[in-house]
Amino acid sequence: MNSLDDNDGSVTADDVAAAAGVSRWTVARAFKKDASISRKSRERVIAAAEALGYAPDLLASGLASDRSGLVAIITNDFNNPHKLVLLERLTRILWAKGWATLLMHMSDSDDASAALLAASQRRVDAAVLIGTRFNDAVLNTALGARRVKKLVIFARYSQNPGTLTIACDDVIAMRDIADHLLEKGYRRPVFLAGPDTQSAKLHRKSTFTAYWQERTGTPVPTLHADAYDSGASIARVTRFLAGQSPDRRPDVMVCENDIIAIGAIDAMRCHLGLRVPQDIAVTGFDDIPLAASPAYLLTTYRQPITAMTEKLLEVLEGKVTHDVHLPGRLVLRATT
Amino acid sequence: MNSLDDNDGSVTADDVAAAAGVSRWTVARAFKKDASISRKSRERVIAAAEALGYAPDLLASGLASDRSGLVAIITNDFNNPHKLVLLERLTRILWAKGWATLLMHMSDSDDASAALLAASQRRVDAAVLIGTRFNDAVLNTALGARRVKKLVIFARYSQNPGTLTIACDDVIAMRDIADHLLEKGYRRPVFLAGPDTQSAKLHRKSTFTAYWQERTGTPVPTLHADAYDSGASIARVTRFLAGQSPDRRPDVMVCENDIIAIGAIDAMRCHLGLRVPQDIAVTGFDDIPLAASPAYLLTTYRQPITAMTEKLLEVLEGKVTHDVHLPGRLVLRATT
DNA sequence: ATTATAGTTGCACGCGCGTGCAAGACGCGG
DNA sequence: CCGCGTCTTGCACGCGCGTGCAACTATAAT
Repeated sequence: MNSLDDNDGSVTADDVAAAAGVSRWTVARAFKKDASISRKSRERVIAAAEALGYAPDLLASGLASDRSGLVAIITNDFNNPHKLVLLERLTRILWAKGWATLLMHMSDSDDASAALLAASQRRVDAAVLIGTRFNDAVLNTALGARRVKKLVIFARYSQNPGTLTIACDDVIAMRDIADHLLEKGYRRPVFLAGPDTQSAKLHRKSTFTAYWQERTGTPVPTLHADAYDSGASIARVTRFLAGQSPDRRPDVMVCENDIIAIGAIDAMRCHLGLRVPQDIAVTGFDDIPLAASPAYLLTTYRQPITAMTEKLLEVLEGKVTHDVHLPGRLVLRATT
Repeated sequence: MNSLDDNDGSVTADDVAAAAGVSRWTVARAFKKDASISRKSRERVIAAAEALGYAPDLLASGLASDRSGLVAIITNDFNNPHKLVLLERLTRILWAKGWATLLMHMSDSDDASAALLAASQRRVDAAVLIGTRFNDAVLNTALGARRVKKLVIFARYSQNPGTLTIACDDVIAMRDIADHLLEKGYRRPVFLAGPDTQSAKLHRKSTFTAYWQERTGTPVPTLHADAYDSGASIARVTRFLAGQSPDRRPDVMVCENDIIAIGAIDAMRCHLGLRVPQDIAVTGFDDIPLAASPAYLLTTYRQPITAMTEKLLEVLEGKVTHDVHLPGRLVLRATT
């Protein structure tokens, strides 16, 4: 094995420069999009780089330029399949634009600070929070000591100053759902939400109940599951409906998201012997893959994840510096 | 705001050194576990670091030491909820030991090379492949040009040389499943696997069919879904069972993983009017959360993900350099 | 041919920290 | 008091690349 072959990944710009007969900086320019470099040298550099198998070291590049090209994705909710959809979209679209994603788990017990600190130690250009249960108050203290350049709350509401929100427009969404239910003739909804213990605003709940009251003059009872997973939802719904006489029963259960809606349906069918939608209708939110399965055919609301991710790109590039709320789409299936 | 307050994340070891009245290298030693440093200086440094809000820059550290502390997790399968379980476990356990995880999407069309190249540009210490559908042949060429220090195939079989496999022991697993089915009196199984188009070895399928033939003397018919998702599974199972007379019907469908098993159940119940397990039993693999829901109660096989992840840690630390196969556990529920 | 202009190239310095070595400080027995 | 071993500390150099500026070359206009 001669010395030209054993490029064990340690081919630097200097090597390419030597091979192409130019300086190291010309090599860098050849890889930069609109740098001032002649076509001839660029071609020569590219050819040499290809021959040597050179690829810029993004770690060194990040250190020198103070732009790591890294985005931390922080979540505390791995129970919801919707997170998988978010992760897929985020990593794929960000990667296509040259961003790498650092996936971080933020445990419930300790606050977001630990995750944000770890992210800052990697010099991330931005941190994206896609958890559902982080506490706004705690987040504030984390922000106080923050070193992360940009902090984006993704697919969730937050009025936190110093934070950017990119989310589906819950107001439009919940109105669409309410309008649909009213049109279908439903009159006694119950809203099933996630945990009530955090300071996190339960935006969908308040929006729906306010709008329903505005249109019908009647208030909407609400339930809270202990967690954002189907098990907690099953338990709560079973407890709520068990022994309730059919005439006092709600005619539709509006759920804060799909995984909770799925749990509600499971409770109704498997534990209470109720039919969906004949006995009770159900709506969800997110449009996770399971919602489309023939076993559920859940009427739900699809968030515009791709559009949201593209907005995130603009935030990363500094083109957008304000909150973004995008409309989604009501997906009608068989549970209403 | 005085100059002590505006430490906008740019507190370096030099600042701490000045504040503590020592040299920068003593600061570094204070943060290193068993470095030769006196208790007194360490305490002084730690105090100064805390006061200034100092945290080592892992990017610079990685550049200097050639150990980035980064692990790339590469997958091409975001349709299977099991991936979410894997991601949760991997990120959480690796992070607890100081490793950060880079999540990368490896599209089906282009090979693994692009992802591995991107990973190497970030100087990852290892790349972990948790996809289900990557092509072994293509992987070989990617390995040829590789710069990634370690490549681990996680939760999947691969005989690729130069690669380390950490997986559940499929041989034990499929035998356990077969033994269980035989004991329950099932005699006409069908094996439902994922796509057959790649060169990837369908290890569970061959192991099950071989063992079943060995024990009963009868071969096992096999089916292949077009993809590892429930939609493809539903389509394949519906096509297979439609119009089949009850006496020629298999009495149990053994599935390569849970998401395919769920699809099979959906097809049987929703499209064919069959009952599970009365008309056909079903087994899965992975024990995804959905398998435990009352709507399915799927008998399945749980991979020892935590133990596998801990083995991965040992691989990262260089303690383990050979393939690892760990036994899982059969989880009996209501579909058999 | 001369000068202005744009286009192109090279370079010193720095990003923050690790490594290996050499120098200094300290304690102990002789 | 000296000499020795051990513990502790400081430092030169490098990791690979970006930035801003200065120098240089080619092209066009005078």
